Amino acid sequence: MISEEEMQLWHRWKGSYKNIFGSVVKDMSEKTGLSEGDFGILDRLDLYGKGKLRQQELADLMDWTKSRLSHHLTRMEKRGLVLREPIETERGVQVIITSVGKSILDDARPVVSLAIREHFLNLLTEKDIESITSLAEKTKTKSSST
Amino acid sequence: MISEEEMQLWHRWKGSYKNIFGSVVKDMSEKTGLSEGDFGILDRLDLYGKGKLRQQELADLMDWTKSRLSHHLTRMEKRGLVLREPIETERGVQVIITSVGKSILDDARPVVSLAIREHFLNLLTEKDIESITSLAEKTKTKSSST
DNA sequence: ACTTTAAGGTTGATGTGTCAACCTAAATAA
DNA sequence: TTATTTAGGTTGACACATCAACCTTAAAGT
Repeated sequence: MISEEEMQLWHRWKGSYKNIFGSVVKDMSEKTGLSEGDFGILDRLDLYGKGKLRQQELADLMDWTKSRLSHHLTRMEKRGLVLREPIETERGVQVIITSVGKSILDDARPVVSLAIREHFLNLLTEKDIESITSLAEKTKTKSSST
Repeated sequence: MISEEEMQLWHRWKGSYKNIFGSVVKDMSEKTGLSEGDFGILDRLDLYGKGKLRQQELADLMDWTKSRLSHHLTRMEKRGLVLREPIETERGVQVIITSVGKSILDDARPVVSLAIREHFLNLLTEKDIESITSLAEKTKTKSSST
């Protein structure tokens, strides 16, 4: 069904992703204590909602299920990165970044940028960039994250 | 540190991976009941050891820690896909594929091949292939899996 | 021989993901 | 009005991943 070379290509593609992505996440997590999910959430709260977003909106931006987000927020709340409070005017919950969360986010941004440059951007040629762009076009649904 | 376009590229790259890889894994898991790890383990037992491998060898082939493998094998053993027995001649444990495991693996192979072709190979141009190959070269350590 | 180191595995805790079941209140239908 | 549906969230169970601690036994040093 599939040749040796084709299977190799598949494995190489997966390998590259794991190496690159793993390096970026490792840098971030070691230097800031944030996981990919943590960063993605804090980033969106800051950028899209100047510090606060309704939970379901956040779930949409992250392309996460409400369940996944709920579990994750529970853990983040426990660490003091965000807090949740009910919305009075309508149903739903506001997710709010704490000052601690905001300050950690600010520290994390340059770390993440640097990691992406080092482990990803620096490896790419112009052709690679075109290839990535065209592939993304073909697989488009409406994804997201980090 | 990083421009908008660069960040976009990063997100697109991650998005493509998640879509493609997710589709392949979903097809496999829905049609065969195997996770990526399950398949990788059964595949290696079958190909590299004609049905049996020492646990540490398997861990090396998978590029997994012994802990990760130990936990995973415990679950697979519970499902009757593999079994473990101590090696008499030396220290260590033999991991052996069961007949059930072997038969599921045989059913899974074409499913996996088809999924890789549909969701991955069919999307690629010649340039994409070159790009993937060259990127893999640059990130090479000694990875693996599925 | 005796001590130390390292190989091969297991285990428990915790973080992360997914799925299905559930709850409450708002919106819609009757 | 009363019943039904649905939006918004939570929860519990379980699979998966990582980390650190631990155990046992073979190998190496002394």
